[in-house]
Amino acid sequence: MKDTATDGSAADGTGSALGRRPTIYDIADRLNLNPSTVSRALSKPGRVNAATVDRIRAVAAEMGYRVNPLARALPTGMSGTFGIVLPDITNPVHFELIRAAEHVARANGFTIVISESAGSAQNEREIIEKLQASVDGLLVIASRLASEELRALADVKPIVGANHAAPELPSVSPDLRPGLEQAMNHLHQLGHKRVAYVGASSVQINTARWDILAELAAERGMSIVEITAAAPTVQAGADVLGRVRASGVTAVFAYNDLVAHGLLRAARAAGVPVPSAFSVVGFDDIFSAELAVPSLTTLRSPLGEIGQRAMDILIDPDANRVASNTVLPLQLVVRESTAPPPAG
Amino acid sequence: MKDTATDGSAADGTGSALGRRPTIYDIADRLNLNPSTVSRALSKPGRVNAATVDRIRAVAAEMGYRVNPLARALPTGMSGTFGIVLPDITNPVHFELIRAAEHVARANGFTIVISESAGSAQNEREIIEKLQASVDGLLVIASRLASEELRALADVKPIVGANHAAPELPSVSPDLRPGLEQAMNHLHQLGHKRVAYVGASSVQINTARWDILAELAAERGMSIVEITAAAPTVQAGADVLGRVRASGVTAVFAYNDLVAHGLLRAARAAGVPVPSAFSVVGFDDIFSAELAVPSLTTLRSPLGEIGQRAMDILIDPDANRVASNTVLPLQLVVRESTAPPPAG
DNA sequence: CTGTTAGCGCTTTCAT
DNA sequence: ATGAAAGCGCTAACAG
Repeated sequence: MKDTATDGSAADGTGSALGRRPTIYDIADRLNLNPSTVSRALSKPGRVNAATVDRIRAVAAEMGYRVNPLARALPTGMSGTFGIVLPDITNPVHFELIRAAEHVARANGFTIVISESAGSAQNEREIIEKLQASVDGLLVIASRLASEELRALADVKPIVGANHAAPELPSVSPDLRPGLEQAMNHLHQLGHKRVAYVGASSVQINTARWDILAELAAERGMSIVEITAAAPTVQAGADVLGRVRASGVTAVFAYNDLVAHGLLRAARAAGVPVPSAFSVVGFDDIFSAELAVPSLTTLRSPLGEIGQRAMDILIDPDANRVASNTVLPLQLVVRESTAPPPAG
Repeated sequence: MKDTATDGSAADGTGSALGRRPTIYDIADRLNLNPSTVSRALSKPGRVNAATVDRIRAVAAEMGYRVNPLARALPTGMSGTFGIVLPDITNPVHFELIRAAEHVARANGFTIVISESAGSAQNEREIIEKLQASVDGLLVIASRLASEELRALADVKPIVGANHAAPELPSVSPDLRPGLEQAMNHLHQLGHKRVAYVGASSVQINTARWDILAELAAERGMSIVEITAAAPTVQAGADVLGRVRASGVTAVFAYNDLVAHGLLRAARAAGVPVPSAFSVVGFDDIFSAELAVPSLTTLRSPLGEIGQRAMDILIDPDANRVASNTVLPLQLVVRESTAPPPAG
């Protein structure tokens, strides 16, 4: 039972058209080399005769060879893929972040897989566990999981948190306090005394914002109330206008620009003038913030840089070793949605 | 030291805590079974004694076993993953589409990997070729590649086109002509005679729109000119205001809502009133279309349904066999950015 | 520098 | 219904 070749190159000729993706065996056969030589030549040249490498490369190109990442991942345990887990892929807040992360990843030869948790902790857990088998690490955005749980999961494959502080693991997030301080000062200087925070859920990032805002308000002798929107969406923001008006506040911090947009839209529909009736400060500075009327005063978040830095950490094992919690500055962008409180 | 434990019960005993993900071998060992039996029990029960299946399931759960998708993919050639390739992940136009596709995929137990081509045909080609090794099929959105080339690539793994017609392969896209006809009629009825189309590049979808618009205009005795924006972005739309004004048209079709937004913003900045100076019709109805002032009249694209149907085709080999080019209706949403032309 | 030999974790004939 | 053995495509010692 001597049949040369693993499966016999096609018929006669050079064995060009095999009806499947060529493998390193096909290249090896063609050159009368051992597959392992081909493997080395292709992945770590330098450990192979230069001339041989050239011949192998040539044939590989000619046959249209492409390494099978799955097959490579099995023995090495490295897939060349990173996962991004986030609550909602349609939230514009994450676009810049994802794209920046994706860029860095691709520039380093990695692929990105994205999965949406729909904002459920249970989903998030399952996604992470499933993904861990096929990725080299995970970027978790705005996690719903407790920091300790993430840490435990990170024993399997590295995890870095993005856009939310995760004390127990490496993370990159905005520096909340100074940013919120700018915003609070802005409102204070305009003369506001009674403000509201329209939060969006009870996730870590939300309570962190509230805690800081409450402190800052107290320091300035301002009152602050929390009003909870059902979700971090335009609609949920619009739905909460009634409660904002009822509270009698003259300014509101919105959980993010989407919520702020909702508020603006509802106010406009109701004939309530912003900012003369009340001021609105958003969060993130998504692309549509300056499109709104009035355009949105908002805390710009360095989303792109967050994504980039987070991916850097994931890629570089050294940086990764340090459980560093990088924080990046927020910047207050003053536009039209804030003004002095109504005279009354 | 008997702590029941949820995951891999610690301590000694049954040899639970191996320092790695458990494999089917570990389960088999524990039960004195053959790995192949475990494999069958887990993937295709029914071919295994029900009681045995239960025992295996129990132990698997107890050990925290999760199948390794990579290892499974190697012998089967099926990875349980679909790829989505698109020009720009930050373009809101694609959010709904991606999310819907992602939903369908996950509901069927598949994972999605997303890769950005940055709008370059070369990148797109490379990404597709690379991805094909590790996915079961590809969803290509707004491709820059010629339809024939895509067809050739589809020999390796199924490809379906989304949001752009691809005559040579299955695709799901909006039904351009009736949609544009609604929009053109709207403008015609308002009294417009001279319109412009602000296109964004020379991709298939752009020229398709132009061709139809040109026809429709001619049929109605209207004049139409094409003005090309540098990219399908807000900025590029803003940059083109001068040329729109110079052309003397009273209404413009924008390539998409982003471009329309740019036009609106630039007009506002320049003190040119819309819609009294000229009307604007967008395309897609992205979430910010109704946030703008004036809110945008636009052709709503059934993005979610496109994503869903496209993924359905990818998942179902039967539907896939038919090289069906599904088209879905567009819907004109009339808002504030269109009005009768200026009296002059 | 290159060939040999295992083996990654799982599926899949082929036996039994 | 279960076991035995081979193999997916690639890498990784370990020889030579």
